Amino acid sequence: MTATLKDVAIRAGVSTSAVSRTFTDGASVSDKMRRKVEKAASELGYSPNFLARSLTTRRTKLIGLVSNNFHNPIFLQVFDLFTRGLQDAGLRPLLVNLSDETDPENSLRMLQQYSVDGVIVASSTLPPYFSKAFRDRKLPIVHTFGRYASSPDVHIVGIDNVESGRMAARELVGRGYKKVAYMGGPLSATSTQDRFKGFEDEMSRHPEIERSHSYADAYTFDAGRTEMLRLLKSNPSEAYFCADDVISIGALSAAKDMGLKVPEDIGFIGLNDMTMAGWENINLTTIHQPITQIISSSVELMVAMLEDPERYPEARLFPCRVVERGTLRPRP
Amino acid sequence: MTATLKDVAIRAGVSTSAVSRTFTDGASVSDKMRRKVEKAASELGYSPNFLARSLTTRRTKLIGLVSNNFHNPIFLQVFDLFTRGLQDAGLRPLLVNLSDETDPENSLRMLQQYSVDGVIVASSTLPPYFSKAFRDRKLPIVHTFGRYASSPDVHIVGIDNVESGRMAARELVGRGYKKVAYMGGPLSATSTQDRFKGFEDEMSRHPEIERSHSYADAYTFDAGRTEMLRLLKSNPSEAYFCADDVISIGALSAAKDMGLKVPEDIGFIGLNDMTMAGWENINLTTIHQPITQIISSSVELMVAMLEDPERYPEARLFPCRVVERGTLRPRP
DNA sequence: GTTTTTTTTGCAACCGGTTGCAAAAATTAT
DNA sequence: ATAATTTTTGCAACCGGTTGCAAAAAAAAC
Repeated sequence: MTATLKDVAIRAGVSTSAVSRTFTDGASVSDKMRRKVEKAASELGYSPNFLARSLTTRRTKLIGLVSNNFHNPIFLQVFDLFTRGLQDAGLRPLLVNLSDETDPENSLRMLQQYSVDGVIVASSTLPPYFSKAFRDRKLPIVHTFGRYASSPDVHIVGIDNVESGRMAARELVGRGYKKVAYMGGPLSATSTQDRFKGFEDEMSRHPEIERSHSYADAYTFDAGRTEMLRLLKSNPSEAYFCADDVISIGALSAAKDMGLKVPEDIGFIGLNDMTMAGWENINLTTIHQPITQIISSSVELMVAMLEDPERYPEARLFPCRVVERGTLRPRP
Repeated sequence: MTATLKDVAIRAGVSTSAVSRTFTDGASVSDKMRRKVEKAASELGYSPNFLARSLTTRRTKLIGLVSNNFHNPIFLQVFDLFTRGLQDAGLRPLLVNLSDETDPENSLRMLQQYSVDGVIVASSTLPPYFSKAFRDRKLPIVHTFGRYASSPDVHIVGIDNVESGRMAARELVGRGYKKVAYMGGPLSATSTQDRFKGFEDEMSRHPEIERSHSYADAYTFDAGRTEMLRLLKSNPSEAYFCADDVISIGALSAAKDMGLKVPEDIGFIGLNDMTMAGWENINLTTIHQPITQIISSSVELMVAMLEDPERYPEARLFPCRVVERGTLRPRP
């Protein structure tokens, strides 16, 4: 079907090694030989088979890109940035959609069967043991949006979720709210846990402010909306820190539907600063997560890991900042 | 490092063929042999290397998933459905982000180097020659969201874009608008061209209705918003058919910002029915594209192509329907 | 023009599997 | 028990490449 190394060798009247060498950089080939081979190769439309090559080189340039956040719009940006970043580094993303799976075994086996050079886990919900399973099998791994630990098992790139919770709390305090709440995503998500921790931590320094918390079922619009509708029936707070923009937007829509004015009657602050948060008909005040930097840093780290698989695990945390839009009342 | 076929063979005290056969279904192995091999394999944690296998079987189960729509939120659903659908069929998506590239050569070469079994092009903007290039190289191909042609070169799965344009036109006519317009995406996008064609076609039957058209730079919120702001400066129409929801939402936000009431002062109908169109704070009337069916049908078709690569190209078009929300005034 | 050194080339083994073919073993028929 | 048939197994070649090593060729030194 497609031309092989041998075909080219025969056509050029040289050995297969010679052909192989002209397509391997850093190999010793004379100019004359190179020209001869390249001529034959282009006549036959030959290009080397990466998979066959990988058998001896033990490098496929395939990177497993594992995620379970296919419902959060922020991940469209994430996939865009990752695919471009990996491509630019000469790597190929093999996409794995975890859906609701939280056991790494299946993905792990599958990715090993495809001999991926490394794995990027892009998820703010999966626990550390998930990515650790990959490291235990000696696969270079980066956990993007992973949970920060002072001595991480694997490379973590993302934000300090606890700190982001504190930041949200400070913001609400600074605006003079007297009754605030945290609305998380699913309780099992590490980001939901950590953001809550920071929020509580900071809030506990202001005992005069009443606080409460609850959780939406998922990081989705509908879950945020449903939870907010529930809360509005009883005794709602003045302002909510929602653990994610998409939840915020759901909550926001619920509040507006119930006839509440934002930010006069009720306030919201989200986290992520996804594209839609800036859409004028949403206009959500939120904490910006620098995902461009997070992802390019993740790719860089992966490239470095491929060079040195023994590289010591590090955590790379990027600072967040509040993006003021229209869902929180002005500072007094 | 990881156990190989040979390791298992030695441990089980049998030939490598025997081991290979126990991991190939349909191969002849006695129960006794199978048990012996499976024991050794599980002790060593062996699982076969797909890439080595592919060298002889000529099947990698890798499918190239090529797209250039990484900015349209609808594609998050598309990726979710595709990755799950392919996984369920035992296939693996190798993601290619085209960015602005419209020449198939690079992707083609790369995908051939990885010996993908087939390619799915998921794009409503790429012209037929793009997917044809793959077919010319004998790669099984499905163009999802591709342009319909009565005798297609490759399998097309999607909607009849021309008809969807007519549908939008009928909807606006039915609501008694007297001055309407089409707002496309980039003029180079086949979907923008076809939807316009249908819109014009239907509208030309109502000469009493004034019509015009223009184009947003891209299928993005900002492009839709910018174009709408421009239109509002001169002499806007009563209602707009926007070629895509994300453009509609941008246009909608521009209209609201300029103090126009929707649907009283100005109407919008989009196309896609992406998740956010249903968000209560957007509430866009739009034409629903049945993407779940489109994608599962695309995957089915790909599976069928892998069985029979000579399969005659067909077009699978799914009907759309109008989803009434709040951006078009009621029928008189 | 020889000898020494450096560069280029081909041979052959290997990467981790699969598979056609024939021999060996197990079944079935006689 | 023997012959005929069917099933199971191993040998060896192959898939499409790479690479260590030694021989051949070219370049440099004498």
